[in-house]
Amino acid sequence: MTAQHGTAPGTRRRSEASRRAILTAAFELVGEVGYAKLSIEGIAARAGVGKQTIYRWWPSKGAVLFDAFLMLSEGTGDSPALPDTGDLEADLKAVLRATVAELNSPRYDEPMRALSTEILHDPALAAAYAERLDGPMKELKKQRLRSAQRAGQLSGDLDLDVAIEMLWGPLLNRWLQRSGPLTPEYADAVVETALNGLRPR
Amino acid sequence: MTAQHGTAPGTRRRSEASRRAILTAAFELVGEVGYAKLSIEGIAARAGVGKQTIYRWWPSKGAVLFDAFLMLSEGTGDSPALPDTGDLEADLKAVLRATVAELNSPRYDEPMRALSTEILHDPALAAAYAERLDGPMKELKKQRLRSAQRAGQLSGDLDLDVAIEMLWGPLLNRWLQRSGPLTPEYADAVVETALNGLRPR
DNA sequence: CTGTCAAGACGGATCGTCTCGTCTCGCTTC
DNA sequence: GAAGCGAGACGAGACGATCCGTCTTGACAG
Repeated sequence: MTAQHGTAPGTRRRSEASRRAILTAAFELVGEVGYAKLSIEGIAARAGVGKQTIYRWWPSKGAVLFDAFLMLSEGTGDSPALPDTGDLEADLKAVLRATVAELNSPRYDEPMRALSTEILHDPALAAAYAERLDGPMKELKKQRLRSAQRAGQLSGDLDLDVAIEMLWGPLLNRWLQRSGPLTPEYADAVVETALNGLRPR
Repeated sequence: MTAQHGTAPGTRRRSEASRRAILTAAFELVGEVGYAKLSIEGIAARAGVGKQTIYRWWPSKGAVLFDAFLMLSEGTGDSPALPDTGDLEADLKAVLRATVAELNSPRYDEPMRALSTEILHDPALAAAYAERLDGPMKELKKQRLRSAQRAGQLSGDLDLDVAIEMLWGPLLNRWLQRSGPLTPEYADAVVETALNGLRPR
C-alpha cells in the first residue's frame, strides 16, 4: 500500500491493529500538538507501540501522515461522482463551497497543513499524493467538466487541467498563505470569474 | 523592521555586520542542506556568531528566513511597475513566465519552500509576509490590472483580488504540490484561459 | 558601567539505531 | 489434528548524536 511505502518486508505477519493505532494516533496528535511538535516518539507512545514498529514500516513522518489520510479517505468511501444537475455554475459553487468548508474545518486544518508541509519537501511523497489522493478526486472533477463540455457549457478546446487549477488553485492558495478570508462567497466569486473570464463579455 | 520581529531591545548598539551575516548564512544554508536540516546552531556557526545573538533579535527560525528574504528583495530594489505595453495578454504572459522562471530557479527553490513552510504554520509570519513581501508585489499587479480595466480590456466589475489569485494561484499551486510541469507554456495557457473564461465565447 | 558580542556549557527533547525478551503465525512432524 | 519449532513482528526502552532554548563568561564598545 501507499504506492512505495508501508509494505517492504514480508507483509504477512504485520499487525493490522498496530498499523491502525499508529495512523489514528498520528492524525489525532498532529491536530492536538501541531506539526512542529509532532514526533515519532509521541506517535509511538500515544499508539502504545514501539518506535521500531513505526520505523520498520514507514520511511518518514510524512509517509505516516500520508497513510493516515489514505485510511481516512478510504473510510469515507470516495464519493462516486460530483453533482451534475445540468447547472454547471451551481454545481461548481456547491463543490467549491464544500472544499472551503473542509479547509476551514478545525479537525482537518492542522493535519492537512502538516501533510502539505511534508509534500512540499518530499517529491516522492508529492508523487504518491498526486496518484493516490489528489488523482482520484481530480478525475471526478474532470468528469464533471467533460459533461459540461458535451453540453456546450464549456469551451471545446479547454485544457481541463488548467481549468481545474484555475478553480481550486485560488482556494488552496488562500488557505495556505492565509492571504484573505476563505468564505463561501469567495468560492462563488471564483466560479463566476473563472466561467466568464476576466475580459468583458 | 520585519513588522513585529527583529527590533525588540534597544536597537542602538545592534551589530549590522552580525545581522547581515546571519541572514546570508540562513539563506545559503537552507539552500544547501534543505529545510529539514536547517538549524539555528548551523546558522550561528556558519555566520560566525553566537547563538544568543540570533535568539536575542528573532523569535523563530521562520522570522530569520523571512528577514533574509526581506533583505534580498530590498537589494533588488522592488521593480517600480509591471510592464504596460497596452497589450494586456502579452504583458501578463511575460510576468507569469518570469514568475515561473523564479519558481524553477534552483537558487530560490529550497529557500522559498522553507519560507512557505514557516508561513504555513505561523499566522503572525503569514501576516508579515502579506504585508511586507506579497503586499507590494500585489499592489503592482493591481495597478496593471486597473490600467487594463480603464482601457476596457477587463470587465469593469471585476474583483481584482480574485483575478490575481486566478492568475497566480495555479502557478503557485503547481509549484508547491509539484502537480505538473511548471513551464512557460503553462503560464501562457493560464493567462489565455483566465482572460477568456471557461465558457465558450 | 551598561549592553551587545562570540563562544560554548548546560539540561531536556527527539532523532534513528540497537538490543532485549515475548508473542504470534505458519509449517512440520507425528 | 495436536504438539512442537523457528522466523519474524511486537512492545519496551537504552544508546549516542543532534539541536533546542537558556544561561554564563569574558572581551569590547559606547
